[in-house]
Amino acid sequence: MKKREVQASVKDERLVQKRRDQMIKGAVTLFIQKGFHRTTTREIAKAAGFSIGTLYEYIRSKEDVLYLVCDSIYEHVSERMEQDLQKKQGTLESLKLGIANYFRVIDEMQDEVLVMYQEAKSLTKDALPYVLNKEIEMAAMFEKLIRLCLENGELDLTEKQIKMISHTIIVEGQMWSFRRWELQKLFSLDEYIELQTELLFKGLTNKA
Amino acid sequence: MKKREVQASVKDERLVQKRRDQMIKGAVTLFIQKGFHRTTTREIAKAAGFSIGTLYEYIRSKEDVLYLVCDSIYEHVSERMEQDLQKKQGTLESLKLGIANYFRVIDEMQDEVLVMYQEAKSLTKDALPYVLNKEIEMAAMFEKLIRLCLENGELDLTEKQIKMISHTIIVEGQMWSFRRWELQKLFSLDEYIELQTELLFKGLTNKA
Amino acid sequence: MKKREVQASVKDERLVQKRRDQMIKGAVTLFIQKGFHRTTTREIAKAAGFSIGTLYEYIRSKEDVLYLVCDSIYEHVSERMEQDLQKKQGTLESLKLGIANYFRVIDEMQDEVLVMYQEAKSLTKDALPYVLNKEIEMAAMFEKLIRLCLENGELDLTEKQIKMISHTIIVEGQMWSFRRWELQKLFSLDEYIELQTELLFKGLTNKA
Amino acid sequence: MKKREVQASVKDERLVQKRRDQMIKGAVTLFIQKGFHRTTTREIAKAAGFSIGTLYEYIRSKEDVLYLVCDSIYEHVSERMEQDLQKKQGTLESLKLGIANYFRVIDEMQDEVLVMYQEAKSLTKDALPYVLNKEIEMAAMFEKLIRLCLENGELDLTEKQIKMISHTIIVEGQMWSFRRWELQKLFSLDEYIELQTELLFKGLTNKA
DNA sequence: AATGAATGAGTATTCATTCAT
DNA sequence: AATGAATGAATACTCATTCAT
Repeated sequence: MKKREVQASVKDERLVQKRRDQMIKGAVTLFIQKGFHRTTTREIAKAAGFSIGTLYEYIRSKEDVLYLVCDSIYEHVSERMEQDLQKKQGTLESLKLGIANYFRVIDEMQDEVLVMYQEAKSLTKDALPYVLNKEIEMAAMFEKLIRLCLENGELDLTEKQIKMISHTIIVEGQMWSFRRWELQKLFSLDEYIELQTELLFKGLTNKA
Repeated sequence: MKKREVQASVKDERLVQKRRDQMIKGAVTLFIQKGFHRTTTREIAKAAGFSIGTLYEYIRSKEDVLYLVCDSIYEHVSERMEQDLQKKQGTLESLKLGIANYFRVIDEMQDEVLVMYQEAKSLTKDALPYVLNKEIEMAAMFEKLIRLCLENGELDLTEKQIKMISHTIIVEGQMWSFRRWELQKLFSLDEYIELQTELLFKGLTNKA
Repeated sequence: MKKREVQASVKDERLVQKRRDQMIKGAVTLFIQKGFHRTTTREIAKAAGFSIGTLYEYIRSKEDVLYLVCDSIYEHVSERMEQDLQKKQGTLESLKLGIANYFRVIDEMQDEVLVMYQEAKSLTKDALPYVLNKEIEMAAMFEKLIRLCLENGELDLTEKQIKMISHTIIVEGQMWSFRRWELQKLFSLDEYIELQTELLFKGLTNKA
Repeated sequence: MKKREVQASVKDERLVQKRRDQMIKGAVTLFIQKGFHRTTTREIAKAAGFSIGTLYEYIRSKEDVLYLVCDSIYEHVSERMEQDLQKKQGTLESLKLGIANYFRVIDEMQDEVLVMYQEAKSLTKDALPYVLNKEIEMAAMFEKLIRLCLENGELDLTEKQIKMISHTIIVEGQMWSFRRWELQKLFSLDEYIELQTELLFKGLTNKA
């Protein structure tokens, strides 16, 4: 799926990228603090370090900022994940490592993940599919890892089970961010990784 | 934790309850359609069947409506769950049933769950704890079920594992709602229940 | 052609009429001073004697004010004219009187006529036809007077001549307003009426 | 009355003239389409074929563009008229020809005339007199023609009548443009010229 | 002489909330 | 207890103008 283009009045592509990076950085902080709706475009401009007029040289509407923010977060997360998933070996150990790495990425970007999580619904009908697609792509990364284990005979799963598990892993990572108010009181990140991995691999009833 | 009181100008408690029920019913529909921020108080009043002036006889601010809505949704969900959890027997079978029932409740109220999920962050600092507490209470229900199994020797888990699992169950229910755009394309509700339960109980590697 | 409805949020028709009258009165003054585009909605509200919020209870957009103003001006002008044209006798004398009266109405409302003249183009494509139609109706009033003279044998004109003349009379009235910067330096109103009437009836070459 | 100077930063007079011609050409088209207020300086620059920065090298403010446009339109109209009025013979026939020619010029430039008509009021207090003066000059052309007829004894008119008639002729030309929505449905240009000339010369009551 | 990125004052419109009736 | 007219702070977005390159 091709990226959704956000129109800019300024021609210089380099500059557009630079300004948008400033904008995204400022906006994430604000969205974390007060949410998308309660953040004003003037605040975004100020946080980005330029004037309201300049802001609108690089976007068409406030909602574009949200899209840019969401897109950038996925970009970072999946970039980080892809690095880790390079060494695809099709062993259970490497799958566990993939999960642990994903959970650690989420932990590092928990503010950003939370924003995306809570504000994605404010995207226009227009932009939503692009963002949902990113979610699917991320689940697909784990699908790949799991399939490699199948090929190696390390796991035995149906198609549906594969889908189910990869989505579940994705959500178990995200919940570390969106239920942080409780989970991070109960567990350290390492504990959380340990416990979730164990549960996932052995299940409730296979503790022996 | 005691319920947060929402102040009303009107004294007649019966009437207050009646009007608020109308209000909540109208508001949920609107919040589902357009989200909290994009719904106006006028629309809420109209959907509730009375005037904007009357609306403010029963609440202090727009945010009160959101609180009332969230509170009511939790009320319904936990009410429904408690019914099912009456017959606490401490068997694995009854735990599975509890999970299945919880997933079914979520399915029935998926719109409402989604609203709560996406809008809870718009609650004031003031109201948020009451809502988060509800989440904890819900996890606690599963904690209880699990502990009964421990007592009966049907399960062998640490304290941390118990917490972990109950939170995970809660989230796996919610994800049926907030990832519906993909999950409900892939699975029927029964399949989803079946697959999640199997995964939870046996784990990935215990398929024999 | 039915009047174009301007939507109001307020139900009480009496009140709507009253507030709109205030609004129109204030707006005309402002439009005369600075034109439609340079007048702000806040200024209109202030001139009308209420708040910006209240203004928008009675209109949907700034352009509605312009439409209301134009409509009201035509209303007044044609009302005044119709009174005078009641005594249709089909004599040249009564036609002259009709013209004189029309010119006098324009003179009394010259500010308003000027506004309509200069700002009508700012009406939306939506509203324009209603306003142009008013112009046609006004020309039609003179057409009627002229036709009465034909019936009485006081005049002998083709269809096209009738159309031509009635439009010309309308414009000769309006020009008293929109060329006032020169005409009202050169002539008194009475002179203007006298001269235009003479020119119209006798022509250039029939001065004997 | 001396022309109002529009300041340019660029010194080369040739270039100034060239750039302004581009600018005027682009602006007229835009003003016709959307009016002065709804046209942005960026659009004008683009239509002229250069950048917004360059635009401001040749004018001081947006309103300068309007002045330049109005000035240029008058320039063209009066240039065209003067050509025709060279052969001043002081006969009724030549007066009729002058009128016909004027009407034809208006017809050819009806878009431009309309713009001037509707937007002149947006000129600053500063520029308005220069434009109104142009109107007076144009009336003066007909005054001259009429006076020649007086001198030849072809007409017998008072000073006031002369003024009156020349203004009326000017307006009757303009109305072909600003009432085109109705007049050009009713008449061809030739018919319009024929009918207006006849009316002007013979009057209503001298049809025999 | 030409460019176009940056600026920020300005503006239409919305909407939560109040309060007189 | 109910109404709905009135309020005005708040806000997204525009656009004429400037100025460094």
